[in-house]
Amino acid sequence: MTSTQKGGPGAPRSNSDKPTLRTIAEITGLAVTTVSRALGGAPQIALETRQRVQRVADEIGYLPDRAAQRLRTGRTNVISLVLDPHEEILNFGTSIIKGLTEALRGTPYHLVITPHFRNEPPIVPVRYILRNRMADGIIFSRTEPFDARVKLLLEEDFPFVCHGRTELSTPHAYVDFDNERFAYDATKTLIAQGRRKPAILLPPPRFTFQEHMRYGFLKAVRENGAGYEILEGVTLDSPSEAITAHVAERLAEPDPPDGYVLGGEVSALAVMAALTDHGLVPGKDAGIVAKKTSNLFTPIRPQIDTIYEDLMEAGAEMGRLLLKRIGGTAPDSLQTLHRPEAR
Amino acid sequence: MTSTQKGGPGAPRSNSDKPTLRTIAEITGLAVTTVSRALGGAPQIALETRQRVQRVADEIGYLPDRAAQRLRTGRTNVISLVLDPHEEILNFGTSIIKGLTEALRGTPYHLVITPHFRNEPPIVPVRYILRNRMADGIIFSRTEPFDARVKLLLEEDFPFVCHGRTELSTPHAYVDFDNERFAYDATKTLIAQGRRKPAILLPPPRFTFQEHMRYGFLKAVRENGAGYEILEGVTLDSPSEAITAHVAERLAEPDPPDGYVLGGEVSALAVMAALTDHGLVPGKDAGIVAKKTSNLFTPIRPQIDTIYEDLMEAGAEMGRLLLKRIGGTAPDSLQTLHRPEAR
DNA sequence: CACGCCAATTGTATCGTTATAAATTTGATG
DNA sequence: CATCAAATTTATAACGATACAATTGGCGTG
Repeated sequence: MTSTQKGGPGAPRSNSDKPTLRTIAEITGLAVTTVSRALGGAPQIALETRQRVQRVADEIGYLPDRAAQRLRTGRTNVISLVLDPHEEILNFGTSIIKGLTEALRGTPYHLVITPHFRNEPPIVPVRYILRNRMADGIIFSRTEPFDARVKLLLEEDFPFVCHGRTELSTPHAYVDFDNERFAYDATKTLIAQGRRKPAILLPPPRFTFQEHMRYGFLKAVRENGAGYEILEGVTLDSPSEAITAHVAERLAEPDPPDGYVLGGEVSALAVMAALTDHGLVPGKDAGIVAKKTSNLFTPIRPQIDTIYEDLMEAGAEMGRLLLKRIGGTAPDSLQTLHRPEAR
Repeated sequence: MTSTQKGGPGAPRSNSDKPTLRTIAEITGLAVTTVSRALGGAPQIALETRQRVQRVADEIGYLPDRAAQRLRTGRTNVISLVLDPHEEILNFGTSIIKGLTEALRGTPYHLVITPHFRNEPPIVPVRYILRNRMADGIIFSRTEPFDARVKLLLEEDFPFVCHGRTELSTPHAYVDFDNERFAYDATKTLIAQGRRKPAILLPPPRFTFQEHMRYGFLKAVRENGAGYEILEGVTLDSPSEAITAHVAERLAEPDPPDGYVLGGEVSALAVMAALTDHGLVPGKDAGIVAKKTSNLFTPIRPQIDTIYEDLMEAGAEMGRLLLKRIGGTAPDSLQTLHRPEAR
């Protein structure tokens, strides 16, 4: 047998006593239209009526049917977070989701996770959302300098906020972390510790912030006439085994770096593992300054220098900006750049 | 000015050329009803008609309007994952989401994240979903022996799958990890290493798996006549600082444990930090067997013994079971217990 | 007191889909 | 060729909300 269902065969849904505008209309003796407008706060409805309707609505626990609203108005009351489930960024998704749900709290917006899969380009889920108006706004990350998603969304004039900037001339909403400053500060810290040859592990070159990181790093080493090295063959996206192996190899060669600027927790642990395996003590025999995006490092020994990026706040800010964008605010006033703070 | 909008003032949505059943009906010369039923694969529609309609639908890229379907049928095509955004479980959410999106891939179901907030009981979002039929099925975790959410959902005969079991007599769908076996195996491993006094850090007592863990642990120590200790005052949910501090305190007292069974990555790191700070080498001076739910441990030094719980697979399985449950399969055949595997 | 005007409320149609019942066509049979 | 059943298609109504046009009632003014 199938599971038991309530309601007769003719009833499309089991919850037959769910209050609707009609319910309120019958109770108050008003027309459905009036009730709708009263709840919408239309000024043409008498104040007293508005209050009475609102009171009844609260009493019977009325909540508008989202499907009906969406069908009629075309607004979905949905924010879509396009997330790569294969993304190895450890807690990026979790933090962003935390922040987003906080920003969406108290609004009618729901958060829908739209995945994109490894073998398809990141524009695919965006196209899907646009074509079928699955959301009122989109949030995504891993932005590229000439990001195809940004171009498409700008063309369609569809609200979105991305994590990271582009090099496109049309302004758009974004929330970004000042990775140039991060890399600069981190490198400076290493140099101040007396490190003579800092190295940096960069993100994959297709991302905008790769150039930011590189620039900040190079600026710092040049200002101080220090030696430097950019780790090649691996990126921040590489699995930690690959990073560990690569650094281990490098340590066996002559003149290895004595400091590392690392843009993520996993990569920092991976480099620390290589150092440890080679008999070196991180923070002593080689300096490490890592970007910290969670409390993961707290119990890590030896403790290392970190610079904090608040991803939860980034998610919350993206949510707030997106709501404003949906409300019609111009994109060029919806751009946030978070400064790194030492921790 | 507000953002530019396409479509005339009377058009409720900007995308005026979006294909609907009506579009297909006009192209094929059939009635809207016929098109609907043809696409639904109704056997009363001639096979040739069905194929022709399907072909046209594919050509013009028709996709049904979810809002309209939902309004008419009462089915939302939404699966709701109730997630505590304040949960300190590091990558629990991410892994479950990964698995869920994989299971939902190719189905009409979307994944909606419904948060619950720190100051409200976990049943609140479930009530909200039920009352407004916001989803066709619910997934949640952190199950308790007499879980109020489970009771409510069973009463309402609403499809759900939870992560963890209950002690309720009515059968319900669940996916769980055999934590008793985990604790037993982990403790056995410690004893086999020659540890004489294993300790365990348990989850908060309100969760079902606390008892499972305790039981497995006690069974192993009793079978071997070993000493034991259950860490008190902290739980797996405690912040890592608290765990580190607590273990550090204990290490300063006489006769501390020489082995630890730890149900999560963060707690394992926290204990390792306390050992390190006390001049002990984890894995040498004190044994550690931890539950591994990510690749986070790979670069951790010294390497420690782990037992793997595949949370992504758990998420995928929950997705599959929930789809079956929605399809009408009886709950008692939708129960999965994952065995730990050594890694 | 007829008129117009404003405020407040109401009726009607519609969004896109589907369940139900009704209508049409087709084919077989006496 | 009339008749009936089966196969196939169609018309209608509804899900719940809202935009728009239309209506009602009250009241001041000439």
